[in-house]
Amino acid sequence: MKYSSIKGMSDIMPSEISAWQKLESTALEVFGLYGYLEIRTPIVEKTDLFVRGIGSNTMVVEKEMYSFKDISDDMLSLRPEGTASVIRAYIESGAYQAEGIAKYVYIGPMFRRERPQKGRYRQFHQIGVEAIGLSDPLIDAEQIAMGDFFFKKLGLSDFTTEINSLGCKKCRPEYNKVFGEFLKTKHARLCADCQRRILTNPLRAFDCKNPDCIAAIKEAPLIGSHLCKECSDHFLSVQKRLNQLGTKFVVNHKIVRGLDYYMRTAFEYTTDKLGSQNAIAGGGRYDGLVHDLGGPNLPGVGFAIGMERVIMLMQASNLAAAAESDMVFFALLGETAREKAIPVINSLRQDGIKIELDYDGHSLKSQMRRADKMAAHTVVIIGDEEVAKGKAVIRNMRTKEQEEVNIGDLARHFVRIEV
RNA sequence: GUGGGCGUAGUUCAGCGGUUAGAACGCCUGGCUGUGGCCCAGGAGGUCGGGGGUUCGAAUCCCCUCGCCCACCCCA
Repeated sequence: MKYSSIKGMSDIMPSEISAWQKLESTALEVFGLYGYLEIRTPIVEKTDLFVRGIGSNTMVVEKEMYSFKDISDDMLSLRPEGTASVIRAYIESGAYQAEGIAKYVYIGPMFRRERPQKGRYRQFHQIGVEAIGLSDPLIDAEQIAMGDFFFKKLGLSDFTTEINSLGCKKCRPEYNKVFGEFLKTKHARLCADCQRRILTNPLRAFDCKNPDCIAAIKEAPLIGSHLCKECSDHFLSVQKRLNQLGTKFVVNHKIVRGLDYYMRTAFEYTTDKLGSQNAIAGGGRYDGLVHDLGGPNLPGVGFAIGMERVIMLMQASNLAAAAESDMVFFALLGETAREKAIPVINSLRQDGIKIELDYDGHSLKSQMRRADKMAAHTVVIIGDEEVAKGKAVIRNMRTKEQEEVNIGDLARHFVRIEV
């Protein structure tokens, strides 16, 4: 094979496209009910936008971005996530002047140069939402509940909604210090990775699968008991609202975010059905990000859904079935029949009827086989006998009933579908 | 970036030193000269990922290389 797709970037072929379309249309529909409007931003941005937005010492920015120098010497990057672009567009368009509050939903590909594995790809797709301009915990809760509802609306049930508070600029450093001190006392018992994490991202130690580490940090202080008054109140309020909204959730103080802009509320939707990559969506609050990117000091909260992971979960739950075919097949025998049929087919298609036909003069048997394979519900047969009479045979593939009609009357025999 | 597994027909895989490399499914043709699914018969389709080596002989053993997958890391 001379050419193949780039590692970690795969084709989505027609056989699996209906699941994607279902996912996208359900998202736009459900999030639309909550007031989210679709936004489309470029896939490429100035590298600096992501460095500022995501944080210069995050793994994503340090190692995973596809960056290149444009001819004009600008450093550009393929977007590794969607929030920074959306906030940039919000600021650049001046949308905050008109409304202040804005809710956006976006769908599209993201790029991270990681080592691919199940549920993790170099080009992957996210559906994301951002609510900008609201600091009331009600919006956190509403968004978490919306995501939960969205997955249920898709028909999924094998997932858990988990929430946490990461604290703020005031209390998180204090907690990190306490937790860091704790880890140092256990230093000798920790694996090499966790010893490194003490310096880089201590909270990651909670994710470690090493049994010794799990035992060592069993008694570790949790962020929940170290939040400042404001953060604690906010978190409790989020939980109260979630209960009010009837959304089941689990508090998990071990949820960590990989991007620097998150503070206070963090949440994930997780599943145990997808192997190692267990989060199908994740997000949180990012007060301060809009300001950091050059806009007014407005709060925000958002989350992103990993589409490939959701599709896999849909497949595992038998929710990714192909759409029913509403195709009509034209079996044409001989050149005269074809001459006669071409304008008729054209006009029927323009009336909204899906039609496939035989282009290469195969035998009727072979055309019937093809019609069956594409699950045509009706086959229109036009051969020499029919042409001579100006008629066509209409065969119902399910009942096997056939009738003969005038070619000019074909349109009347098909249900009119909206064009 | 680190580790492990695997690359044989369109697909999933068997063969793991010895004649012309197999199966299932899929595809094509015919049985049914103008009627699909089921059945039956036949057919097409493979530089055994690539390169080098060992051997009388390599898909099979060794080395290198490329690719895919899974896990770590990290994350959606």
